[in-house]
Amino acid sequence: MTAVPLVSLPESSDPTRSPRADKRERILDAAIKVFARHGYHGSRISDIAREAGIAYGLVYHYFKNKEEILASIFEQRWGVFLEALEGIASEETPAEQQLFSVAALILNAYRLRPDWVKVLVIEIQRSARFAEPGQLRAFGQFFDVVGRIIRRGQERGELRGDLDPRIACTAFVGALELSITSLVLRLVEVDDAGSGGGEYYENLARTVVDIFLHGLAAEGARA
Amino acid sequence: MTAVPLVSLPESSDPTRSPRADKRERILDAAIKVFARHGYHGSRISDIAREAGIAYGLVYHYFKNKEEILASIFEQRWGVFLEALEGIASEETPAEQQLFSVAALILNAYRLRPDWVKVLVIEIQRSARFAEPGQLRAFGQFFDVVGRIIRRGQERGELRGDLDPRIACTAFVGALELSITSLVLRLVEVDDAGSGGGEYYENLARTVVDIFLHGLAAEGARA
Amino acid sequence: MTAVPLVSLPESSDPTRSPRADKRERILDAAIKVFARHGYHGSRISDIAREAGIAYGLVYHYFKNKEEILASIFEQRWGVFLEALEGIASEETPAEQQLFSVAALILNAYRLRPDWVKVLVIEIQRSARFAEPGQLRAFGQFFDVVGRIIRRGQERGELRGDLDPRIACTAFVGALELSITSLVLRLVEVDDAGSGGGEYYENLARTVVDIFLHGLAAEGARA
Amino acid sequence: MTAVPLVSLPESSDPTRSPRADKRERILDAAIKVFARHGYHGSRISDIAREAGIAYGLVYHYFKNKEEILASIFEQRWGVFLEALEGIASEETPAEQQLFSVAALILNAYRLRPDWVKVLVIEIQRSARFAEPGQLRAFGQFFDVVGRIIRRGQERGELRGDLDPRIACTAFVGALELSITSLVLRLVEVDDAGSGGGEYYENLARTVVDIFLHGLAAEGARA
DNA sequence: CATGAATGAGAATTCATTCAT
DNA sequence: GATGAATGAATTCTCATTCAT
Repeated sequence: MTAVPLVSLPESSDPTRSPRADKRERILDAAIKVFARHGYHGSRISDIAREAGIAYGLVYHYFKNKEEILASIFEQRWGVFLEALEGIASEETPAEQQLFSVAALILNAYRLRPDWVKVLVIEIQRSARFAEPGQLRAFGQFFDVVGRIIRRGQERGELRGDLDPRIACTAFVGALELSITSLVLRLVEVDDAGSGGGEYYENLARTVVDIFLHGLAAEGARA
Repeated sequence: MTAVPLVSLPESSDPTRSPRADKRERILDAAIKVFARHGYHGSRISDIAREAGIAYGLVYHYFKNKEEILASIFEQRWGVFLEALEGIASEETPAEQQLFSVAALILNAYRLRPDWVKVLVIEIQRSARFAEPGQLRAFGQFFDVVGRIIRRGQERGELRGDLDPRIACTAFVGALELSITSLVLRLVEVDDAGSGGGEYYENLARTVVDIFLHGLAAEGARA
Repeated sequence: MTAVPLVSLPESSDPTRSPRADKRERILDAAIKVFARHGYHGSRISDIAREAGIAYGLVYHYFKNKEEILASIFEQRWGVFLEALEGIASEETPAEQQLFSVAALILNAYRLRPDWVKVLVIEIQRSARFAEPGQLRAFGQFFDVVGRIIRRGQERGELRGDLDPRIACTAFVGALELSITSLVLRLVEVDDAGSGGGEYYENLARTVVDIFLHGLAAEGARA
Repeated sequence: MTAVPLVSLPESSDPTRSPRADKRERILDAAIKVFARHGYHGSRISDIAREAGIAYGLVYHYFKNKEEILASIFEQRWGVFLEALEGIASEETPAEQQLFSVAALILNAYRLRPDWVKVLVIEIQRSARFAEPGQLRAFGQFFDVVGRIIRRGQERGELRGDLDPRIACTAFVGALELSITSLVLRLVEVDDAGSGGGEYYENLARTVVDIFLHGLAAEGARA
């Protein structure tokens, strides 16, 4: 199996950026951490500032208010993620390979930046701004891309054509999503913590894709 | 296929209960609605009271404080759900049938009481009390039960034995979960809105179980 | 000269009012005092609350925010004042008598409730709401009424017809206004403080009306 | 009638001044504008800086703090005004002529620099420093000078001696003051806006002095 | 001189919780 | 029980002032 395409997920500031953009970024990084821990409403600006190592008043030099911080997180992080996803979808590889890449992308994003994913998934959908069409459409794009992969696989005869691709899409993403959530929430024990979780995630991606493609039923059980 | 075991999900108050228990229940119902909409931290006691149609001071006759409301929600609603789940697991039916029952249980719970599920899944894990072992164990119980169904299926040779049952379990539940979330968030268009969504949910459950058991890959594609 | 019509200027709460209205009134009374002393922007909600003898949080039970307090002051106090003014204008007495009544009304209002006048005149015109047509119109009404008195006097031949009634109106009111301001600011010494200032104000009203009607020029000096 | 002595009211910087004094002046000009619009407390240093077209940090090179800006405004602007007033009072012309000159001075000051007058009259009296004897005395000087003109006119027999000169003084100034305020607030319609308001102000000064000296009462109406 | 990032005291506002009625 | 007035701690947000560049 080919190398898994990884998203580049910069956290520390890029030295080529302007100092202003850099500080903005530091605040966003801090905000993501704090929001992931306590939720948007449960987080105080002062928590974010402390996490970023700055005075809280400074936050207001860079962001109009708390809500704008959340919106900025969404715009920046989601874009990074969606771009990587589009890259996978545009490859000319079999559906199975593409789905594995998507799984790896999602799992790696969650493994490397669990806070990003938590905030993107949980907080944003509850914010007032999320009601705006722009944001919802952004989420929809995600399903569009995965749905496109599945539909193309159906057209090529690689995937069963008798199943609704939209359901297949959400089932696939949901399987990945909860797999990682349960890891994050420690509902499942991971043994190889020493390896940074990498092996477990590798196995997880393979297993989920395997189940998703070939089913959990024993050989010859297909109805 | 046998009848789907449904959880009884009472919302309006049971007339056999004491007036006190009745009022308590009304507050919990209201709190679930409000928490689901704005999150725990984003909800005010006065919002809950207004939703329940009572004065906000009265809330404190029935609950010590805001946090206790959340804890009560968890205890009551989760218990109802887990009990139904145990019922399914203890049946002596094939794994496929059991998994379909679980899917129907979860989907129906989400369909009929989406607020319950949102609060149980999103809010509780973030509350302070959730850190307490009791609550975490409760969530774990859920995975335990589904895991047990899968393991038993593997032992009986109905399900593939080469896959980690814990991963299979979370993948299965996650597939169901996001399928409904995307419905709730309107990320997916449902055509038969006229039927109250019942048909779509029926099909959804069947499709998810189908994919989960037999895979999305086209016939003969199993590696 | 007939008795001077006085405005009834209740400050202490009317016992026939509801307790709620009563408390609201107490807050408005306190706010007027504080605004008059430090200006709207220079006043803190906590100052108002302390002056009213309540916790500052309670202010927000009765008013949405600070600005609404100012608006309420305007609506209530200005109405009281304008009503008294209309009463004078509708009398069938000579212009001289009416103008004296107006002078007495304004001076008494200022003498008895200097804070009302300061806030109505100085703060309101600077508030954002004042830009709204409604408020400006309210101020305009005041000039309308006094202007009407003067015009009627001109028509009856009691007052000179060769002078712009609008200018006469503002000159008259301005004369009264600064007379009292200088008192309030202690730019002028008042001797009979013992009498509560009543005599001085009586003389002031008479003198201003005298100058305004008959001029300061010595006998026979009219050009 | 002789020429009206006008105050020279420089706004743009005097090129003979040092660059430092020039920048200081620009800040003061900006501050006056902003204070007149929103009041001292309602104005931010950054508003002043933006109005002056400089960085807000620079304000602190020229002024110790916000309050010193207000004090500087008072010292400079008030001195200019008082000097012109003294010039009028020291002339050996009839009281009527002097009063007309004073009216013209005040009206022109208001017409040309309404912001100056607003700030001098409204803000300064409320500032902490105003409580200091120096500032209060400064205001008193104004009344002293006008009072001196009136008293001299009384002594010469040009003005009635039976009226309190202090009251006459404040009434006169107040008449002028409100006449212009009502213009500024657009409470009165001015027709000749095309002429820059000059004609209206000319007429206004004449009318106010006329009323003030000869009264509004119709011929022969003096009691 | 000039700039604007950085700081943090201070004020407005919110809302959980208490309590008199 | 029921109500909503009252309290004040906690939080968001503002802005005067300082200071590194």
